[in-house]
Amino acid sequence: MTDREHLYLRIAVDLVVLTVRDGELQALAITRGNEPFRGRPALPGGFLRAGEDLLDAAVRELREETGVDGDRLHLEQLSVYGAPGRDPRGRVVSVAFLALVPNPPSPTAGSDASTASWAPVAELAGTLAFDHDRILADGVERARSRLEFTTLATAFCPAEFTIGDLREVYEVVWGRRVDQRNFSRKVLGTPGFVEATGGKRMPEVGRPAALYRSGPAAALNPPILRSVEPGLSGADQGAA
Amino acid sequence: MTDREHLYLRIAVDLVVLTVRDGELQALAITRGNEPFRGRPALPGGFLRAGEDLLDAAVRELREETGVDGDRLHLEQLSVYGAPGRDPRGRVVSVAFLALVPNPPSPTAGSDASTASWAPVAELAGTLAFDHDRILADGVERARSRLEFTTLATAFCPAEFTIGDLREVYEVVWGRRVDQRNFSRKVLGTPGFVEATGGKRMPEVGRPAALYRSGPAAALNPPILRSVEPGLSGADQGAA
DNA sequence: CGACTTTATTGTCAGCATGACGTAAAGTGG
DNA sequence: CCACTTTACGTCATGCTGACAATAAAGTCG
Repeated sequence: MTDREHLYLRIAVDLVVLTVRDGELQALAITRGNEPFRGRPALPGGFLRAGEDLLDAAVRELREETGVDGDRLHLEQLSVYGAPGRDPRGRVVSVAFLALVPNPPSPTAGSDASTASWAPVAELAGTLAFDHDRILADGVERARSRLEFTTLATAFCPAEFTIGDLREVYEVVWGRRVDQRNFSRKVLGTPGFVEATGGKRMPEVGRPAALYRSGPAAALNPPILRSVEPGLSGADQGAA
Repeated sequence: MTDREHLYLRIAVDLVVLTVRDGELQALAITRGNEPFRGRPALPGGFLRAGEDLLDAAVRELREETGVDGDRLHLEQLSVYGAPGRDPRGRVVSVAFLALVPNPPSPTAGSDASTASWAPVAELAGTLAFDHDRILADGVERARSRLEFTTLATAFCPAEFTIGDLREVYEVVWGRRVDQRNFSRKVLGTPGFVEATGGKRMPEVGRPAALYRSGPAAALNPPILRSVEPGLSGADQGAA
């Protein structure tokens, strides 16, 4: 166990940034300008710098490469990907983060050329460079799971939203239809999930909806489960 | 964004190895022989090697430093810890793994001197080197959560076990009392959780208990929830 | 103004799962 | 045979869920 065996390598931070746009679940992707995978879409990300914590690096990349800023967003660590051959340029271990951001935080507003743009997850799946397809899939599954057990659906919404907006988030992220009436009962019956602002929002047509803001509760007990398909909850990396 | 900014560093793999022994939740710990933190307990672990995948490194460390071998054990990625000052010797990013192993897989049976030994989690908490207290706490919370939503409690049991054994796992890991009768109903009512072997085990005193082995089911739907205290489920690393 | 459309909100009801608790069965030791 | 211990099975009220009905509050169109 000499020091010679120890491997020095770079740490990448990759981001799965999700939002709900146009009734679809969309993710941020860049188009690669360099080899390898030139011209292919990839997740935004970059390398960890000296003296920088992982979460700080994720926040920095999010701002630099995507223009998304720190307010009203959820950012959590997703998983680590370190298979020896995952980057043709050499050994890189990547720490993936999952970010959930409100509807149009910035249509594509960044600064430099290599700016990320939104694309539906369904279109991106299967096209990404490196092992980013896997990372994206893991991020989406994590987001779906988060909606079951936490109040994080509000992270997809602007500061004020209606129950209908929140329900749309669930429907889009889960890809399942959700009953409005049962959904209202669950959300309003969970203390601290949402708080009424008192305001109303007039839709193009139909009865105005009451406005709410995000409440202090973080966990969702009892949870809101997607009825069918248990789904193994995806997070496993088991070894017999 | 020149290559100069990129940080080259070492990747450590640290292990939270949990088991149920003597009616307590216990974890494997080594005693550090070198500075820093000489003489203090720490989680077993080591550095990633060239050409080695993260999970392989975890399996290797588990075998090398603890004598625990690959069969009948659950191993999953826990989280990554990369704060700049977490290791006084220099920048080290640590990937933590959670291992759940059956009762006495090897009392302390390893090979070399720096062998790990079992200690109750309650005693270890607050005494570990580096940021290993935090890692251990995260691992314990993950294990508690796994018992709610998956069939992984069987990973703590030998090949054949009784419902009472399984219930003890829940009680010890959760630190809560679990009703035997409702627990039996839940376990036996979940298809694929356990399979009857047909055998019975004679206790010192009392009615013999039927023996079961682990079934094919992985997810637990509906889950077995620890009644009180939602508990935020601990996995969050949120940034506002 | 009144019929119609659209969406939001409140309500009903059977079925399932849960938590609390009671009781019988299968052994051992006196 | 009887106390004792532990497993195994049963009962029951309560609460949550999913399916679906009905009402309320707007705007639109004739």
